[in-house]
Order: sequence, then C-alpha cells, then structure tokens
Amino acid sequence: MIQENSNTFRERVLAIVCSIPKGETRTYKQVATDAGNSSASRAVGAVLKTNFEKNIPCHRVVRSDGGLGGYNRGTQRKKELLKKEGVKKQFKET
DNA sequence: CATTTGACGCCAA
DNA sequence: TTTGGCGCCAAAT
Repeated sequence: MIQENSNTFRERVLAIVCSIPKGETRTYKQVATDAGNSSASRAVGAVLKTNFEKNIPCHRVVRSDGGLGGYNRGTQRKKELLKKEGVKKQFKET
C-alpha cells in the first residue's frame, strides 16, 4: 500500500523513492511526475540530497539522460549498489 | 522573508 | 551525434 498522501513535496518524493522495486531504477523526472510536478526533477534531487534515510533507496534514482546522477555517499558507491542489486542498465562514465 | 544553489530535463545549434 | 544554454521547482542558507 502506497500512501502518497504527504504534506510537503519531499515527503512524497521520499515515499515514492522508497517504493522503487529492487533491481529497478527510476528517473528524477518520473519521481517528480509521481510527486505531482513533472518539472520538479531538480527539486527531487534537492530533497534526496538532504535526506539520506536508510529506508529510502535514493541510489535507485537515476537521470533520464542515462547517467547515474549523484549520491550523498559518492556516485561510485551508487553505481556499485545498483550493480549489486541486479541492475543491468549501464550508465555513462563522465 | 529573500536570495542562491542544485543528486535535472529538454530544446536548439 | 555531441555540446551549450535555458527553464523548472523546492529546499537550504
């Protein structure tokens, strides 16, 4: 059961990111759209950046360009985590 | 309360 | 196809 009934944008984003299935990756755009604003892709990153809750697999959130994006603990760690979870998707290096 | 920054996205050249 | 610039929203300072 997914309760996306949160007050602020961040709560919604956190809940949505938390609902991302293991082995799958979601784009900031998609999360933003689910949160209610398809254009708030940046805001999504801003939220994840300041919230690294262990319940929130923010490392499963990637860019729409095919890039990894960023990660509070280090982009390299994020890539490793995704790979370990079974993500076959390949990300850009630069 | 106002301003700046940012884990982004999309369009144009 | 690749690079550059602009636009978007929310949170943090």
